Amino acid sequence: MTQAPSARDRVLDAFENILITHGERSATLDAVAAEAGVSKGGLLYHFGSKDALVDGLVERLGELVSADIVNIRTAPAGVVDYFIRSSVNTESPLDRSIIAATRLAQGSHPRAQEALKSMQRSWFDVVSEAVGDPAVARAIMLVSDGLYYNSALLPSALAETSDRATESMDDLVNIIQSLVHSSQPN
Amino acid sequence: MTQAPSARDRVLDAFENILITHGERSATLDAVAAEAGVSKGGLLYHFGSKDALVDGLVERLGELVSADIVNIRTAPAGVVDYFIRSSVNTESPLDRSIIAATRLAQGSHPRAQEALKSMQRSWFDVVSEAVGDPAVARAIMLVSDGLYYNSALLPSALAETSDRATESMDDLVNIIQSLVHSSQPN
DNA sequence: GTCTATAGGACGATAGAC
DNA sequence: GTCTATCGTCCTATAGAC
Repeated sequence: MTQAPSARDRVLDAFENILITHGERSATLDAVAAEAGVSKGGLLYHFGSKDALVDGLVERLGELVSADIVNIRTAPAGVVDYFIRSSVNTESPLDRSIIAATRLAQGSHPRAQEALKSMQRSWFDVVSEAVGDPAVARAIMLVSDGLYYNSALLPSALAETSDRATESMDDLVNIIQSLVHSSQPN
Repeated sequence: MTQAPSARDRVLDAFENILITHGERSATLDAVAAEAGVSKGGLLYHFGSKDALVDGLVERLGELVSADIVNIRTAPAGVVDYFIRSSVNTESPLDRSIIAATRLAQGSHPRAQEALKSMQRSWFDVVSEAVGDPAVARAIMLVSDGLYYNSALLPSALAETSDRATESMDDLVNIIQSLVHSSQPN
């Protein structure tokens, strides 16, 4: 299952890597090819243009999101708990795809923007169904977006030691659970 | 007071404009000069390099944030109400500066990243003092970041008609106020 | 399937006229 | 204080060898 990745996958990984660590401006074909360990010509055999490279990344994001939706629905600790805790960047393949897509969405890449919006819609539907109240679901979505913004887009914005981080994550989940329970007093 | 803006200011406005609407990649010296209505040479008289242009934008952001902190502290409706409601992009000069700086922070512009972090710290201090509980203050910060993320970085992510928007903003403020009050039962 | 070489344009920055 | 002209570099993409 976990084979040595194909050249195509290595190129996509390299593209994500550079987008995440150095931003869209640095993600040139030269830089991606070098990071993937192929020549520029080799890269362009797999992805015929830079646009095709963006499409490849967006497509991969879609697949990872579909799998994630299943994980959220079936999480033992419950939808809200899992969803909030998974909203910080853990360098998982999904996190990496999301952050890379966000970098592209900051430029004018409509496909990346739409993929992220569609991801948000999927998440909102699951959370909304789980908590009942759409307004509370929206507040939860915003906290999740805030967590992503801080851990992924503004690295080390609210940096904490790792035990402080789990502690404050527990606090946050408790605060949100109190919100959910007060909105469904039955 | 509101004079015709100097060429320097027009260049900075143009730089912000392009960053916001088309992203970092499109914000070239040529494009900024054209948008500001000057030649590239004229632009480079005011800002000797592209780095100096970034510095100019970061500096302007700092000034606008300082003024905003005063507004938050003295808001008649209270710190939390004002802070949350001002977390959506209204195209104000401050909003525009923040969004432009965020675009730059996605690349590797340490100065833009630091300016945004320092802005967050200032906000957190004010909110934390107002609500008493740091954990609740953090949750409020995250909602605010989420609102910015949606209205500024993923335009029209949760698009709504304008009366639906004020209505759901009222809902959101109520939800957050209930959080604040349940944490200070005195 | 991957390489080298190169075309053709865009980029940041400098020089010098006005 | 603002312009035009230009240099050297970097970028995307193509052509053709292996």
